[in-house]
Amino acid sequence: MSAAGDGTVGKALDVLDLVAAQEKPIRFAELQRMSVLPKATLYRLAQTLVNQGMLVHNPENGTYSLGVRLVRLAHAAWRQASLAPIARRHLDSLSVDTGLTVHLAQMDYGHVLYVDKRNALEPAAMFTDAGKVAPAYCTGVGKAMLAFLDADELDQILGMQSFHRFTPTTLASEAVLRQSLERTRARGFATDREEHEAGVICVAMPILSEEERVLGAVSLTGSTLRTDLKSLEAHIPCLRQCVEAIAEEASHWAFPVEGNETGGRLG
Amino acid sequence: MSAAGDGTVGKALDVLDLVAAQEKPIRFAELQRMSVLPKATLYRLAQTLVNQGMLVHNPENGTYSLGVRLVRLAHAAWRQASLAPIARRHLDSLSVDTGLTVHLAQMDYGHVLYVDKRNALEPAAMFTDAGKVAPAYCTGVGKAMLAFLDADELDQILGMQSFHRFTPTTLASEAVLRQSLERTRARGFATDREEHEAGVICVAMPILSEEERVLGAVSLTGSTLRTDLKSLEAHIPCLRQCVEAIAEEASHWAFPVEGNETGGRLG
DNA sequence: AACGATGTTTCATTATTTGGAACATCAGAA
DNA sequence: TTCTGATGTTCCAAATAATGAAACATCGTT
Repeated sequence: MSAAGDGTVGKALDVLDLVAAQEKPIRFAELQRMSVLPKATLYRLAQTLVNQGMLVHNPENGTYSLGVRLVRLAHAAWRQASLAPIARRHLDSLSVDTGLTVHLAQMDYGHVLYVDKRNALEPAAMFTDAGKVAPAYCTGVGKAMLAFLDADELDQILGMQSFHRFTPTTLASEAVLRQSLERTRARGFATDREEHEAGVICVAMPILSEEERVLGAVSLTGSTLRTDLKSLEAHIPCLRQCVEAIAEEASHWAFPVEGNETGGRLG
Repeated sequence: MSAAGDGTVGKALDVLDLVAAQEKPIRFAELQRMSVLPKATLYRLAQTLVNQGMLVHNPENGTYSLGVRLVRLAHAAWRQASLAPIARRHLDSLSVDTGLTVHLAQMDYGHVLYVDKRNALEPAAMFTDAGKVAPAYCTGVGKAMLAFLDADELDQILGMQSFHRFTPTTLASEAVLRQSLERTRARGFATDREEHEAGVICVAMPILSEEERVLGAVSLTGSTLRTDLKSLEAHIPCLRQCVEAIAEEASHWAFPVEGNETGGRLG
């Protein structure tokens, strides 16, 4: 996943990723099987990470899991490195006005990273979706962002896509996707016709800075059981208002110090 | 905060913490002023962290902020290292039944770490509270957990407390706090009488494993404008039911592999 | 043009990381 | 019990990677 490891720090973070990829706490022996690092090295790295609170070691059964220090760091990351704090109130009203589920996403090295969510029906838990990643090529928010990237940025990111066919309607090749992106750019919004998950459809619009840089995207999601694309598209004006409001606020936001104009910083 | 840095990795994570502590993206020069590391070392570490996606560098104004990779990692941490996924549905119903704001917290090196929340009134955003830390000695969840720790664990954690007086009712000394903890243990629940924030009161109960180990705590919070402690205490039976349900599920949870009995792993 | 402040690179020195291998610990089988 | 295989922990000389003072570059200001 991450590029060739720079030095010790890179290796340590690779170990962290390995543990993170696991469903359950993991034994040292298992870790060793998955890692290319020699036993002693891996052992010392894990020890260091435990010392630092990034990993937790359960002595009773000798397993490693991610440490709570990460949750703390992530809170800070979410606060200062995502659009979520800015978008907060706008997502609230969009969710209330439409009665639909709302997602806020940003681009993260070729993948879609969900940074916030409003669930109109059930009371929403907190981390359940923020932090999740999804492919860019088959999600509404992903396609909304792709459609408005520079040509070279797009090329780079398309090269990273797997084009796995999740459902019969998945756009499973670069050519087909590029066609779809053109339509998306022309219309100003993207759709997801059960392309990632059967029964789930959505419409999505990008959040664009004043200089037309892609900052993120917002989507309205529905189930095919309760709604259809036509009905979702009826909410496009609401959605447009929302993304424009976020963009506006993001432009004013950009750090007052030094009087610069930069809006979003994302991968 | 974190102990004497082990090696390069420790230093790198210290840099990460420095950036995380900042309200806004930070310049290199500022970073250097706050760090004891020599310029070149600090520079290279920051570079490495950027390479690794842990930091983001905005070239337009030369600022560093936390990277989105952290949000991804935190999602995994939340999933596998916190009680939140287990407690999810129980917090939902507690919130619905009582109509109150619900917090789920765990202990994190002497501090209270909030890992989930239900806000009965407004639609709840996601990271806004999960990941936040608060002192243990003046919060409901903190006192609920402290009251049920082993003597030596308690001693260790009390040594870390600042006993800063946030409000007139803050228990601002170890002696007074210890008295309060005894009452808490006797009653089985803790209260917060505006001890951390004026106008905010709560009742809280610990989540205890079968072996009586403290796994976390759940609280019901209210405003003095709308309610009082007596009314909150009326919900104690609901709260008790909730923490017992979580404890029960946590005990069944503990990793099926290897047939061990361990429940919670926390700092 | 000269200045001060911030950001970036260099390179010989030094300290840290490295990893093969020995050692330790434990559970189950004979 | 003793043996055996698997897992976890420690050692230490060799190799590598981190170090940091200082030089250099870049920019905005006077």
